[in-house]
Amino acid sequence: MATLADVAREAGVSKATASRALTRPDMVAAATRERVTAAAGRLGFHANRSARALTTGRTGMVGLVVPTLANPFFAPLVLGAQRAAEEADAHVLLSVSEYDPGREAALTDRLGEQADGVVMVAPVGSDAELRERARRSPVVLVDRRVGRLPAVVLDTAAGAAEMVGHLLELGHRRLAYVAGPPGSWADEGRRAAMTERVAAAGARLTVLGPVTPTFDTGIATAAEVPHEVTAVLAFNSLVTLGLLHGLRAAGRRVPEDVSVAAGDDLTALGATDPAVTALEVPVEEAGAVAVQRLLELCAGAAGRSTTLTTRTVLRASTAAPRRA
Amino acid sequence: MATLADVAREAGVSKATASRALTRPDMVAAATRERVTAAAGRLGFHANRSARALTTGRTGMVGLVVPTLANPFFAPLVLGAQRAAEEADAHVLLSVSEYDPGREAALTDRLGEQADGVVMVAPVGSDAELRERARRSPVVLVDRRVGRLPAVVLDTAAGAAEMVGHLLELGHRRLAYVAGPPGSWADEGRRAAMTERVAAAGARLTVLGPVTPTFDTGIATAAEVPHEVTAVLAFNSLVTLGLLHGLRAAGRRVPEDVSVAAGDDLTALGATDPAVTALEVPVEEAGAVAVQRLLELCAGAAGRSTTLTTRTVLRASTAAPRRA
DNA sequence: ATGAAAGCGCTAACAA
DNA sequence: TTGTTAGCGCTTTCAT
Repeated sequence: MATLADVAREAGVSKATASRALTRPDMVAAATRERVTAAAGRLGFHANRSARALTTGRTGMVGLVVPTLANPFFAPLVLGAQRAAEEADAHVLLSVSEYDPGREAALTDRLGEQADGVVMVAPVGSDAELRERARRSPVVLVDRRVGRLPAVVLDTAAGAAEMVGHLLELGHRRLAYVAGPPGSWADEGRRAAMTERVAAAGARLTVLGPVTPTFDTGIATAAEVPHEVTAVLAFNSLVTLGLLHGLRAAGRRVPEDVSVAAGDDLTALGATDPAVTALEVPVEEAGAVAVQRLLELCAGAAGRSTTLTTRTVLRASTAAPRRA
Repeated sequence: MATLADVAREAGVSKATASRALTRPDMVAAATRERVTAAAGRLGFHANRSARALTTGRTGMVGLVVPTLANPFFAPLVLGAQRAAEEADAHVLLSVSEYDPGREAALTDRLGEQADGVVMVAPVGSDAELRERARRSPVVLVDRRVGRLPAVVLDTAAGAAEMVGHLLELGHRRLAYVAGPPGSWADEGRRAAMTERVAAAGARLTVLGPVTPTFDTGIATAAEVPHEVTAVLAFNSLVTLGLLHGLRAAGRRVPEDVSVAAGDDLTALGATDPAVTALEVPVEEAGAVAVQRLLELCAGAAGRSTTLTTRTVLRASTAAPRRA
């Protein structure tokens, strides 16, 4: 491994100059810069991250704590985070908390030691816990808001309300919502927004669940959809898929007997039969933005939050209810 | 942040002794060790990883390159890797290559610089590429074998053959296999093993695909299952789910008209209706073992490979064919 | 069994 | 603009 000293020698300058030429090009004469860059190239030089970290106090690594990877929400999230990190020449340190607040705390601390900061997707831990973490190292929350901590939020509450609006416009009066994970911050927001919207329209919303949003709970929940309900919105695409399966098994046609819509678009919902109306949620962007915010935060910027909006994608699974 | 010097002072010993007490307890008198440990505890001391890495040349980080996270195979894989790393007080640096050999190469190099070694799940890159990577830094391959490079392999070929054996015993003579990702090493192995087994029994195997194994391609492929076929095995649980959906939509009952089995058990297949017979694949273990092997490799051990076996789980989706 | 001292590769004052 | 020098926090000879 070539070291900075090698590069400096090869270029006929001091280590300091070589360092500057490589990390702060504008502090060095153009000619020198060129000689150094050339030398570095020739030697295949890559600065030793550990050494740099030791002097600067910055590791160039961002921690990412997610509750699970078994939920399709996290694939694009992690991808976005990694891309943003790559862009900034940083690396992603991943930990899976398995929805265990204790593990989450421990892992975050472990990561915090090693990373410049951590992006947390913490749907279950307590506010106090999160505040405490944020005091120890820079933290950016995803899909959750805790006081004034910097967060990247997917406004699925507004999206869900918009979706409900669409269903109401179609003429539905009896709606159902298959609620998401018990205790989920995102779920509560959606529920509140939908309830309000439905009430304002003088219609009725039945809340089913909450259930852990998986394919099988979707199937199971299908049996609980009241017969007078003509439109169902489900927490995410997984439950929705199950719901579709279950509804059909019970002999209820979609959308003739009941309209179905999904709270996210994470499992190709455009290819099912019928194609499912869904909320398009910019999850990859959320991951990317979270990392960018975190990096800004580490660079001394003030923490700021971002709200990302969703888009309603209408497909064949929603239609006007049959006249009673 | 408390430093080693602080601990040493607090314990009334030299930095060297403090270091030894913490990292090589047996090189130090029991009493001293205790005083140091106590002092470290009191001060909440955690060795600075960068400093340690600088002196030892080991970062305590393992790279993990996966092609995607959108496939349920990778959730347990990553989880296992992370757990094993945690166990060894190491961290996981994750990169997603998106099935792009170029990106895979670039990311691996980037990781290799920073990590002590990398675990690669590289279903698509060329053998030569992988050999080249392995020369630059310790590498452990997952679910792929390249020459004598250390690898952790899931023996799904044997598993698939066993599954076929089960179907043959039930009396099926016309089988179909929905093949996995084009160019997949694992898929080719399974195909060969199954073909051999079927031929030996004098039965026939139709290969459908290969297709990218998703829910929708499963649905689409259902239409291509020949009518005389009485048993279908699909590459993974995702396609299988789609297949089930598609078969039913086409009016073919499972298992009465056609038996269905899955090449893995990564999406709760026990809760569908009917519950699906599947190969149980120890993916989490594969991730864990890969990291352990890598760490051993970094510690100077010889590279060795491991084969993990699968288990056939019989459920309601497979039955004897109806008499023609 | 312990301590003193050197040094890993880099950056950052401070001088020139 | 460039060079000199002094560490960052740790491990590790080499003495003792």
